[in-house]
Amino acid sequence: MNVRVRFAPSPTGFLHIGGARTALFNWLYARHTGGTFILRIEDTDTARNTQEAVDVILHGMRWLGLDWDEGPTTPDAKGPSKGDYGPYFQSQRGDLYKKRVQELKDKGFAYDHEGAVKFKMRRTPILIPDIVVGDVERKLTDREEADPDFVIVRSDGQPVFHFVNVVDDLEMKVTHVIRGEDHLSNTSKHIAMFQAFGVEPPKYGHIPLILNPLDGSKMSKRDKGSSLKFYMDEGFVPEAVVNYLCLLGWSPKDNREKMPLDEIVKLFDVPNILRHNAKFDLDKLHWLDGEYIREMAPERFRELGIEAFKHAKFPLEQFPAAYVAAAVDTCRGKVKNFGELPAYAGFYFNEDVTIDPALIEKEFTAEAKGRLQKLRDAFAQLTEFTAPNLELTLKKIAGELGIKAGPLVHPTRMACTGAGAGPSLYHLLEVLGKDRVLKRIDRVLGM
RNA sequence: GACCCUAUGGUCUAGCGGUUAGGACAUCUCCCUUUCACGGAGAUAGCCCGGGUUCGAUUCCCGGUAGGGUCGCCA
Repeated sequence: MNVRVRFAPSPTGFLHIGGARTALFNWLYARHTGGTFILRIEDTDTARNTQEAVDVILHGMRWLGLDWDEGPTTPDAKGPSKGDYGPYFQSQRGDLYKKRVQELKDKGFAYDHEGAVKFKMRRTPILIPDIVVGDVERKLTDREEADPDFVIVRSDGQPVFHFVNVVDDLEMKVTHVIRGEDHLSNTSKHIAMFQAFGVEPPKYGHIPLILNPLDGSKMSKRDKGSSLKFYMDEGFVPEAVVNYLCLLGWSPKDNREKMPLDEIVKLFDVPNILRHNAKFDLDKLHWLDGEYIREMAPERFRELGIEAFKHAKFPLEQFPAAYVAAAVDTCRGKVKNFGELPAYAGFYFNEDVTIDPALIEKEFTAEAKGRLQKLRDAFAQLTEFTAPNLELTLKKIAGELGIKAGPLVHPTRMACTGAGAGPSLYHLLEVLGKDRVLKRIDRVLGM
């Protein structure tokens, strides 16, 4: 059987991190089985659906690297798409739904009620053969017991989610529905409708939810990090986010954490998806992100680093390209996340280094200033302002003063960067260049 | 209220009847080092509770408890 799976988000203007993981698991399963991955836009709520909102989804998917075999190619609902089962926007499938509603009515499974159309739901328990959770027997709740039927077409003529979702899965020949566990209870409705249509339902697999780490409830729009945009803006590497998401609810079972996607595609399968919810651990993502950044090709690091500074509104265009590149290069292997970069190395592009007054008191005592003056004069003598020369000079001065390098290194770093930590001092000095370095040292000496 | 899912350190997980309960993140200590980061060595910390089944339960069954989800003319 050729596997056909889909991701069917609603364009609300943001892509939920849990939705991204659902998309990822569907994509993994499609790639693992050599099947087809469909992207379908569930834009039945016309009021809040815009092209921008659709674009957020398409961007997010592309950023994650989740390519779809069928679905829209532009955010325009009436625009082009790929695949033989379109349109892939529900807003364009109205006629189809009308036909299907009529079919249910003809078969006696649907009826008009106060201007709406309701589905005649089975009153007996429904077996959901879930490929992740196992067999689930869903009984009616007390409220459903009172009125088991549910609306499939609103009184304004718009069909509702449960109905269009089923019709589309049916029409698009979806074989496996992998979705969040929040849908498990509703699956009985969907199965009942498939049965009403006289069609075998797809196989369902309900994956655990991603919980917010604070109170352990379902990640909601308000929670920090619930939107994929957060990770895009904060400068996370997409491969790291994808890798982390894979580890939330799935495991290679051999203690590996960081692993290439193609390896995951090979190992991933629905039966070994975990069944319990997981809290999102931003610290671990940070760590993974750092791993990816550290092993990144130098050119890519430079490119993403420059992007991060630009994102933070640093006027990079005012500096020579070679200077910018050299500055970013000194940060390789130092940060776990590109979002940290502007704070970490902003001193390269900020001529007025701000130093905490309390630290000035502490670091720049009269004694320290005397030493720094000596070092400054030695630096001024240098004709080749290079890292090795700078190191040699600093150590020489330290020797003459009868002290270790540390007491000289710290004030120098503080004077030039305003921070107690940062890139390698000697390399950072070389990049800043003699003029800047002397100017910055002079500045604190005059304080 | 009803229905459904779940339960290994703070977090993500390995385990599938007999293990000194393994790994990772985080935390702490030490080493390396121009700072930080990396790397290396170590430490703290876990099988929700109660019954069964069994020679033996973290593992299987039942009950409880706890957490999560669902019962919309939202998706």
